[in-house]
Amino acid sequence: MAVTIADIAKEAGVSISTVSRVINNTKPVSPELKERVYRIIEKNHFTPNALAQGLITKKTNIVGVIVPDISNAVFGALTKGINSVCSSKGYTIMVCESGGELEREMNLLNILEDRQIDGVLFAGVDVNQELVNAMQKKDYPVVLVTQECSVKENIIDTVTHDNVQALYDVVMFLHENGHERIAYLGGPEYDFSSGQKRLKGYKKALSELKISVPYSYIEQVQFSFQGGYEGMKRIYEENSILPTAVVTGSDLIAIGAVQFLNGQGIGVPEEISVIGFDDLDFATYFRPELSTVRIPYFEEGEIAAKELLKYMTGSKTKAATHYVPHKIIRRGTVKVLK
Amino acid sequence: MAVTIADIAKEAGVSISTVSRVINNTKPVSPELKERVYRIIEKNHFTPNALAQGLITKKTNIVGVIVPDISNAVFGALTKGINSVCSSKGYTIMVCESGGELEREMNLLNILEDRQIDGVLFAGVDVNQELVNAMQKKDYPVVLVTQECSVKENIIDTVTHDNVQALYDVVMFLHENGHERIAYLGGPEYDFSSGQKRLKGYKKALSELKISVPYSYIEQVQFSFQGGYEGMKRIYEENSILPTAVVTGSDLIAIGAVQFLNGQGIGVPEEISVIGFDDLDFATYFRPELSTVRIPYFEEGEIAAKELLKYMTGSKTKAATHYVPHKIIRRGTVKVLK
DNA sequence: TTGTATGCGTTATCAG
DNA sequence: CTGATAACGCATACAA
Repeated sequence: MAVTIADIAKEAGVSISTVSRVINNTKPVSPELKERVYRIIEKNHFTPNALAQGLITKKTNIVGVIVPDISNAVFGALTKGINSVCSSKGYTIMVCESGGELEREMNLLNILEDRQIDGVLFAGVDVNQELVNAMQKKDYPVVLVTQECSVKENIIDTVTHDNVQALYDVVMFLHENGHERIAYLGGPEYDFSSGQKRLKGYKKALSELKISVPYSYIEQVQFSFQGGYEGMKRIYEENSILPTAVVTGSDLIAIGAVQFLNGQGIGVPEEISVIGFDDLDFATYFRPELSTVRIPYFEEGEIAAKELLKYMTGSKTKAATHYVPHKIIRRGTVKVLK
Repeated sequence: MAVTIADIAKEAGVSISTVSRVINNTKPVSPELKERVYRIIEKNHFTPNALAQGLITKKTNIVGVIVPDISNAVFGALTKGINSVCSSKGYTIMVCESGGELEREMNLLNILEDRQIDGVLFAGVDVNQELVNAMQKKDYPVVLVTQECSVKENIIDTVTHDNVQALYDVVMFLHENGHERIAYLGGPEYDFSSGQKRLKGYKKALSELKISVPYSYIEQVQFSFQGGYEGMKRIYEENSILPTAVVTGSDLIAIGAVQFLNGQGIGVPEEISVIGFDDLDFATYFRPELSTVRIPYFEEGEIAAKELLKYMTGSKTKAATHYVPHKIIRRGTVKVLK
């Protein structure tokens, strides 16, 4: 029963085209008519039906956002950044949760297509060939956030952080602080960017430093407190010579590890140093405060959204990978050795 | 250039009405035709344009979600719960961030109306008369989550937790544990449910217990670590006789308070007990583990979404306020006195 | 500068 | 059971 453009036209005694023109001021309309139409519009609180507009303009001003977990702090910050730029440009976001499952990701890609959204920001876990194929078939642009494509570079535009370099830097940082026996407690193997790539950075650094560690110094667990706790437990139980430092794949993993160590009466950082990843808020609430590498997720979301907008407006066409800078934050859980 | 229902009809040699019928199986279609149409649909990967469908059916299968802060853990859990039931029922959520500002809330309500969404879940800060009026004018149903209407009860359907009772219970809990000098360090006055109501519960309990406290035992701050830290500082500085326990408006406030106290060399819970609110994940990561009152936000979101769906399907019409149960969780920051 | 007519992709009404 | 055809609410090419 909402008022339509036709109602306005009739009441103002003009044609619907004229009303349409004053709404979008797409073509010149005489001041008097414009004035009259505006008044009627105000009076009736008329606003155009976005569905009808979208049907004809092929533009909905909606961008889809696909994340593995809505309630995860990392994706919360990311989504906030995305929404920040989207809403300021007149776009509304449609947030979807994939659980990190390929099937649901594919399904969401289709649902968003049916809804005629203008573009999607995709935070996946492993952007494989199947996903890439699907994305390329869609008639909306997609930019990957947080996660790179695992099959080929620069096929799909990407905004993320350099996971390899970040872990490389962390290991170097620890080494500069006198650590030699450095263990790795990171995310799962199936997670391409946050699992595999970080591990790669760790290995790369050790190799350059000509440090070799036993297999039992490397644990790949879930990105959770529990994962960190249990992974640290395994490292503890399987090594007679413990590491002096542990690099982790997330702050959650890190505090899980610290908690396990403390439970064994092992002091952090007195006996073992631990360093996180992400720099979530609670990293500073924790005691001792967690040393970590900060990833600016909010900014990453902003940049990715801006990038997507460029594609949507057609001002950009060729894909590239954009890295936002990370930064090592020294706080209380890393000790200077020697 | 997407394939339309007309393309399918032509290729299958039937009318578009028939195609529409097999898609929605709204009317009987002969098995052979149905089969033929299905094949063509599969072959062309046809899926109906949701915009066109919505334009005529007046149903978009989209529900709007308005929250003050997307990256806040409380709203993260809430949104996850909402999405959980929405997505399982074929709805997609459109998440909007209001910053808790009235003007943006009003604006979002309008934007969502233009988009013809089917209903909205609203998490506000103060649902006042202006907001209520606006909501009632909309042609979609809205249910309040997390926050009650501040002007009149049962005007708008609400799913929340009993903030008055929760704080009442917390004070009683502390009293049963021997505490008499109980301070309040809660959220801001302008926040109706989480600020005012919680304070009300605190006062109600003290009054029943016939305990009177100085004004300086009551601090209303932002729902943040910083707010808690500074509020605790004021309580500390303005009282020569310190409280033995502090009830707070959120876990974040609570740990901010603990952090301040620790900085002053005051042990928690040895000298002062502190109890949080919400029960976020990090409450158990913190040391000592934070005692708190658990609010099941995820479930709250689920229930609110289900409630909204009832309205959308017309199976419910009259508003009510639904409370999800809270629960006091004893952990490390509350000491048994006497 | 203004109005008319057509179409966007579906569903729904009404005949057959 | 099937098929024209009229909406849905708006934008736009084409006329005037």
